[in-house]
Amino acid sequence: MAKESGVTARDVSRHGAGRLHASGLARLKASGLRPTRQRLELAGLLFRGCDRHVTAESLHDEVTRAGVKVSLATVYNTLHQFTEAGLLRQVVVDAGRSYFDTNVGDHQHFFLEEEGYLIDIPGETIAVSNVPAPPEGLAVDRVDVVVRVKRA
Amino acid sequence: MAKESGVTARDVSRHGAGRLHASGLARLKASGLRPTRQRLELAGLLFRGCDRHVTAESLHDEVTRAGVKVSLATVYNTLHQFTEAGLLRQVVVDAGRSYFDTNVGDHQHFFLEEEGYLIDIPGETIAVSNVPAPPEGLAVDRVDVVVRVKRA
DNA sequence: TCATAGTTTAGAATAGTTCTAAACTGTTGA
DNA sequence: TCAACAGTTTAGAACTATTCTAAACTATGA
Ligand SMILES: [Mn+2]
Ligand SMILES: [Mn+2]
Ligand SMILES: [Zn+2]
Ligand SMILES: [Zn+2]
Repeated sequence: MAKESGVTARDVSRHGAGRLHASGLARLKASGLRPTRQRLELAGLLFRGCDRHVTAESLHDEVTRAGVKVSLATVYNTLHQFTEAGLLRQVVVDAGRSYFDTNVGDHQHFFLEEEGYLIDIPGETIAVSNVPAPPEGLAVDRVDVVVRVKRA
Repeated sequence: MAKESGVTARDVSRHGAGRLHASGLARLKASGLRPTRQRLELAGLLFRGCDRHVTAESLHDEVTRAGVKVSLATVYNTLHQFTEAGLLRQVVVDAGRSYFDTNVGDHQHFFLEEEGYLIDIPGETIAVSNVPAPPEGLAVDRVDVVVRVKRA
């Protein structure tokens, strides 16, 4: 009578400001990723409800501080797998360090260089107009806006 | 009668599409940087007239292919010194690699991720509107737009 | 329960960049 | 002209973020 793997699907749950979001387990299933202890823990931290910006190291620190043992290699693997699955997106603001964003919708960022901290700007807020047509043979993939801010 | 250091200042010269620009030597002098063989060679490559985007490695390859011996450490030092002096600006489009831009005026970029290649978009072209006020205590330092493009 | 494919992990390896400290060179003023 | 000094270059070590390797482990489903 094995009891170990009795994880039941509670596909969707309510969180935060009444925002509907899928549980870690549901997200993993939908992506064809096995719900391992490590992935469930990381998904739990990432998808608790509010949008987050993490680096591999910050997430590894966080999961470790929570008393869960996950290797840094697994954190990197998981961040990339989640990104491929469309659960995360990568944000480039700093040469030398990768940020991952749980908000995969259309939006832009404030970036505090000094603290390495990102703040979302909703997609409808900023308007980027008159983007010229790219050179022959190229197509626009996305337009990223980074508003770099400093302590006043 | 030492002839070695007889470098005379030709402060400004004409290049390209009739654009006025200072010679490498003049730029170095104005920045208080000693006109060493290495800096003069690198400034020569960077400020020949047309705007350029380089990485430390691409510039090192280029100067090396030109038959000039400059260490990679010196290329890094020089790129940073030129940036501090306002002769270059750094462009962040890729986590893991730094680009330096000889165009220090207001402009934005197309970025071809696959080739690691940047193309300028003149500053007057793109309009970014409705940038929200940054959180209390912070001031906007600059707004960067990166139009990521792919082979169609 | 078993076989299998997928997953995790320690540690090695890599890429880009920065640091160190010793040798070298441009500048200055005697 | 030329020492003296500060600034510069450089090889190689060191460092940071990230990826790779390959062996141990585990979820799955038959
Ligand atoms: Mn980080
Ligand atoms: Mn590069
Ligand atoms: Zn975001
Ligand atoms: Zn440019």
